[in-house]
Amino acid sequence: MNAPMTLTSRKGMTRGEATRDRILEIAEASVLAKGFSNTSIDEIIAAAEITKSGFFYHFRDKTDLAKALLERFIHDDNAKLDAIFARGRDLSDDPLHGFLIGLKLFAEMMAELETAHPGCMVAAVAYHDKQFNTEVRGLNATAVLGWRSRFLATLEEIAERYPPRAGVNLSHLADMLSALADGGIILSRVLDQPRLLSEQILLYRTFVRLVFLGAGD
Amino acid sequence: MNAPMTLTSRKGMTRGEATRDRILEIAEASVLAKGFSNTSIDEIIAAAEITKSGFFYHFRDKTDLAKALLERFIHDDNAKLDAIFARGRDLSDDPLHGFLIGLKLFAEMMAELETAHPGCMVAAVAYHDKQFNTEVRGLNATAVLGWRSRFLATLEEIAERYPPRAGVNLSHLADMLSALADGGIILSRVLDQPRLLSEQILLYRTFVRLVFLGAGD
DNA sequence: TAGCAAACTGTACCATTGGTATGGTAAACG
DNA sequence: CGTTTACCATACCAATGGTACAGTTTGCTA
Repeated sequence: MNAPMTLTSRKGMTRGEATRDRILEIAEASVLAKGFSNTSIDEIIAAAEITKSGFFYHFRDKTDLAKALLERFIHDDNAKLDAIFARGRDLSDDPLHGFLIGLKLFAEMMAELETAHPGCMVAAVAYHDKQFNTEVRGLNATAVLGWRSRFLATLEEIAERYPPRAGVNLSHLADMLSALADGGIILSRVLDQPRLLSEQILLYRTFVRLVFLGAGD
Repeated sequence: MNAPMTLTSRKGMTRGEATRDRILEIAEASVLAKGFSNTSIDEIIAAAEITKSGFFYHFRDKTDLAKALLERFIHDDNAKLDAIFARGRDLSDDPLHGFLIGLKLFAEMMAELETAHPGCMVAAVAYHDKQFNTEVRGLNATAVLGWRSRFLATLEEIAERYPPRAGVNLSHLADMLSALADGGIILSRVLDQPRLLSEQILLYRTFVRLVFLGAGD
């Protein structure tokens, strides 16, 4: 028999960290499914089996929760993108083809999350805006700028070997993937067509090929 | 002296229509600035100088207001797009070049709306979702499908004259403009970079050129 | 093992917000 | 002139975000 194992999840989480994590887990699912303002604190604490006081012990207010959700999402998102595009690079010595492979993996990942893919926290929060303090807006901007610099670095590396078509601004091309992902998620949701997002990623991939190789599919 | 002119706006609007219109005008501005759930009915009726009873005379509930806002937005949006792409067609006999001109006009229009462009009602509503009844979701979908069919028709006409690169699905290419517009608006807002949206439209334009002409800018 | 901080519970309370009910009234219109 | 339209006034209700504060349990540490 082990020493009394409390409900703290594995890996040296304190009780407090475990509870906080549970709250975030529950909140994230609800926010992505129903939107932030449509997710009530009462609902969260019921699911987490804690009291209101317990909730406000961990988060100053609902905005503080939003901030934590964003931080969490951005972290996970970056980890996923790192993994996907690192794998792409592993599979080819060439930066362009590595990127193209990464895009394909990305599209496949999006396609697999058939029903109600996790959506995008940033998009869920962007139209909430004025209600959030500058801190949260800053976080939001940081995430997007992270995507931009990530993809821009890759594109610049590619451009060294494959001169891009004149008139194509690499920074804009980097932003395009972010814009397409966010926009694609919205269209997917509104039309209830889960595949739409990955189709758009693949179309972006075609564009990248045309820009650097001058060849389509 | 005219006969006693009430506050009904010009053009044969009845008193009721004028009030309803005033409510929608005020609500739209607030929703686009602060989000839907962050716009309170109390706030609207204060600005419109009516009572709560007056508001609920015109709208069953807040969802009914959302529906009216969407209908209004979709109508105006379609009118704008009609005007822009019709003008593009006027300026060239060729469908491709007409479309390219239209895209440039579109980008210019987006760039002119410097600070806080009107955003996109559809995006503002998409993450609210579950709270809205099927009617509103249907409207939302109708709007997006409207864009798709609009652009798809144009692209198909172009494809008759200019065979597109293999592997480029025209329906997806049509959706791409919608996705880029919605996603571009989000990025614009989050980064506070109003020009980002029009840059993305122009990049889409470059893509279209590459697909049908095989030539960049 | 005592003690102290962290992590809560329990209870009570408050303001805002969306919404309902109900009765009355001024204006437009046929 | 009476009916319909377009409201106003008042009162009330439930859900929700949030505050206040006192008490209790848990777990580490000296």
